[in-house]
Amino acid sequence: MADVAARAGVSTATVSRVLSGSRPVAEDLRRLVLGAARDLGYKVNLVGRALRKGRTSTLGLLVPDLDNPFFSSLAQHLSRTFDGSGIDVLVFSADDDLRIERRGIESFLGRQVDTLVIIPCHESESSVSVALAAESTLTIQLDRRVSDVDVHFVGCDNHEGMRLVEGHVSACVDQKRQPVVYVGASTESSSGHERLEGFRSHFGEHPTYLGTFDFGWGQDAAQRLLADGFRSATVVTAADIIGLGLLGRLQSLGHRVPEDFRVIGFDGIGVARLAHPTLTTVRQPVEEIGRTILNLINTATSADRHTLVRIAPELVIGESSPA
Amino acid sequence: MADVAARAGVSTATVSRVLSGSRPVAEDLRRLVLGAARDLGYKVNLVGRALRKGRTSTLGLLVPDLDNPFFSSLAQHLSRTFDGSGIDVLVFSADDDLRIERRGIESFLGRQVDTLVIIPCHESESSVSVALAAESTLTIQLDRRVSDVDVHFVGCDNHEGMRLVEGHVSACVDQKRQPVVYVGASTESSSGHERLEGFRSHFGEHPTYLGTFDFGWGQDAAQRLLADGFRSATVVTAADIIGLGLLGRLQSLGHRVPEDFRVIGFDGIGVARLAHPTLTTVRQPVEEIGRTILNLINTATSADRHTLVRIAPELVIGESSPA
DNA sequence: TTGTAGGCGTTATCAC
DNA sequence: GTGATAACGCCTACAA
Repeated sequence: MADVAARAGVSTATVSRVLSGSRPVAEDLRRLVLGAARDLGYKVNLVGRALRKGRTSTLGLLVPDLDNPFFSSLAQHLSRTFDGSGIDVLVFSADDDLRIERRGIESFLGRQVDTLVIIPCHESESSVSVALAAESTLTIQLDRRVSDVDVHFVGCDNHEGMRLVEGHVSACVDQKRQPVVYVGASTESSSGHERLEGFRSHFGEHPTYLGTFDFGWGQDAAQRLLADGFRSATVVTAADIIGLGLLGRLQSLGHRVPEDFRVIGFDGIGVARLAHPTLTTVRQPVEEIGRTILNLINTATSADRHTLVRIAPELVIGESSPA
Repeated sequence: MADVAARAGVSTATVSRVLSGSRPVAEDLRRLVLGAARDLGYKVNLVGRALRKGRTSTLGLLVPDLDNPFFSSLAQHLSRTFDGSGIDVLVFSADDDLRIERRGIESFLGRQVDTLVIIPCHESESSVSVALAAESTLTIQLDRRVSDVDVHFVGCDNHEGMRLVEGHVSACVDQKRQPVVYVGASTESSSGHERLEGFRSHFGEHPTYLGTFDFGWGQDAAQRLLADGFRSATVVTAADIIGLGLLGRLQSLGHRVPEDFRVIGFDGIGVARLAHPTLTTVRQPVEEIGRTILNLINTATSADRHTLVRIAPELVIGESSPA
């Protein structure tokens, strides 16, 4: 900066004012500074700025796994939402590992991000890390909530999602012929938890299979259903990725979807439209989630950390469980 | 840091040495410092450290689009590779927009990342930005190369990939009954470019359809093929995501895969195994790509920026074009 | 082994 | 409107 100032024949203060636009500068000096900066290939050092200002205009997004299409699409939409806001979105993947999740949080905090958005790996084990983050910066939980900690949360109304599924099923399915079964994920994350409870509260008692949030579990679950004697059913799943695994395995084994088995997903990831047949699913409104977070940042104070926003999902009818 | 020093009754220099491990400190003082830091909830400020050291122990990864499963899996694998290396991987999405790509580069440079890994949006238009980056920090192009700029590159050997496809086709396909057709992407990116050339050099003259690297283009291409009178073919595509769109549309319209149409993809994304039938594809070895970049960082000097690493892909046989 | 002190690049405050 | 200067938090000569 000193070089630019020297070349333009002004003080570093003026250079700073021109480049950061913090105060008005006479037009002729402005041009001089800009010219000198260009000639010297000068680029502002954001580290110096951050140290001085104590802020970084950065949002850190910590996701459990970028290979999970729902999380990566959330990351993509959040980035898009913040484009033009003057805030950069930086993404860090925890690789589904509590240790790395912790490291990611410390890294973001150390870098002085203004906002930390976390999709926690684990409903209870991530609590300490989330609480730690909330102590030093504006922290928002996304999609999943840890238990026993009072930190902002933005996510889908899973209970409502299951109500939509129930409405669809009771309107379109002959439950005598295709009885309802739930294939979910164990309750390590709040979304797994809440979707199971939502299912139970709307559907009552039905067979329930619990595994993990991934494709392989969907495949396994298909085998379990068949082993348990099912030759037709309406399978409500806790996530598209599970539903897709299930769908593929059922078809490989010669069963027809939706004629024999209906499959219903949750999340509305892009690949749900990509399956054959396309997946009927409960779509989370990722755009609105992004907007809500942007809003929260502009209004939230560190005093109130208990904002809890539930966004209503919508049912998307596909071929795997038609109307 | 001064507070910690005061509480431990030592100088800030000692605190620094303990917390950064840069120099040995007597065990008793060490404990004292650590205790004081814990009591005060002190966390090292990485911004201050970065300003002083001029390095940040950070790798910035700039991807065109996190919604593209190949890019997000690359991001995931790179993160995993760097776990334990002492380097944090931070991801920024350019949303397929040259303007945002440029902003991402300036942001990473301003933050003084030690390494910048870029998957450029565009083969020619991204050149200026990539060159800019390479001027101020170690820059590595990933998967796609811009033209006319001499910057490190790590990516797949697309020519070899097409050779593998040709080997499979000539061994397993009756080309009289299922003639070869290419469905690719226009040459805005080097991978689109190179795969098309690879196809031509191994297969010779065949009908060629060019669009974009997405699912929708695959669907459109299916319609084009049918409109052009094809009722059976071996469709070689430039990317899994195109192949999957094509596969789905063909099936929706009542055509059988692989009996009528064979479909072959490229990339080896996770969802290729998720399709029904599963996709035969050329898998890029993402783990090895990650390791290569880690290696490059440890060996490369800013003097030689022309390293060019091509990693051999492997053919994965799926049901869409069986052996 | 430990302490002192200067400076990394920037901006805000205070004078002019 | 502009210039001089202190301070943000840290690390590392250098001195002890």
